Amino acid sequence: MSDNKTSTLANAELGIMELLWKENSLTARQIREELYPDAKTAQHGTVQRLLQRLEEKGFVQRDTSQPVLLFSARISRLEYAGSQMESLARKLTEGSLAPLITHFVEEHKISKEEIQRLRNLLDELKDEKE
Amino acid sequence: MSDNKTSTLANAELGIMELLWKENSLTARQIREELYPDAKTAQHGTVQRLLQRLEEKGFVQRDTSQPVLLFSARISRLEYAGSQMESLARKLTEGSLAPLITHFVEEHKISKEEIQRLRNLLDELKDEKE
DNA sequence: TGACATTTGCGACAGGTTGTCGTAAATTCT
DNA sequence: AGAATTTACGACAACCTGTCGCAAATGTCA
Repeated sequence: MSDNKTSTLANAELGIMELLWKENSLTARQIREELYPDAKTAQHGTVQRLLQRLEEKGFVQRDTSQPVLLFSARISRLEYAGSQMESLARKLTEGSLAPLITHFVEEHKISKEEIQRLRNLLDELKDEKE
Repeated sequence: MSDNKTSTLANAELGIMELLWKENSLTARQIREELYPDAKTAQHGTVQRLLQRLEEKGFVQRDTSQPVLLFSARISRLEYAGSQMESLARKLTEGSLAPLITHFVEEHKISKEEIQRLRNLLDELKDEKE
């Protein structure tokens, strides 16, 4: 049983993860400057707290080898997106994605281009698995 | 601008929606008996409250033409699943589904059968749109 | 080395949501 | 009418989130 418990990221948390996904690794200060440019006073603590909780939840890890801690994402954006989608599918469509995609297509939420992209992708996979 | 605000269903709420999705329409009592078979005492209020909030959020509607209110889902399971997935895609992959699906496939979370199903689906759509 | 600055860790809180009850008022049934 | 059922809703406890503030640890440098 692996750590199946990928919980959900709240807004501020996601904001931090977005940065981490973009920059690979950052110090708390860099994150603060990015997220709260109008650098009032506090906010340092806010970021610190957020980072701490993110670490507890397993989304972030710290590199203590540097004088100042370096934070980085422990799970990629896609892994996260995938896990969220998986839990969605499991909860609502018995784990199958097809119904979801069908619905999307029927609602014209997927463009022609995207459909083409998906077909190509699926074609590749078919070959690959044979 | 339609009512784009499909929020998220919490556990107990989802439980009720599941019933409504299955049974089409139910009275509060039927729901209570289904959800809390060990019919202690209260719980009536619980279901009532849940139903009320579900209605406020637009997930449920009531038919007042009967002596006892009949509740039914206002949004289908697929519509809900779709809207959740859409918000997920919008938030994490700039609205595109392909990355999500790619990831799933690469992680072998999608079976051969499912891939075949998706390909068929996409093939149909391609023709349809031409 | 001693003083100052930065960084870290964490307790506390306000605001929001969720599931639960209880109860009063309305309605229905007999 | 009287009893039972149903509806509406206030109140709570538990939990999550984002925010501060502050004390302790650590780093910097004159």
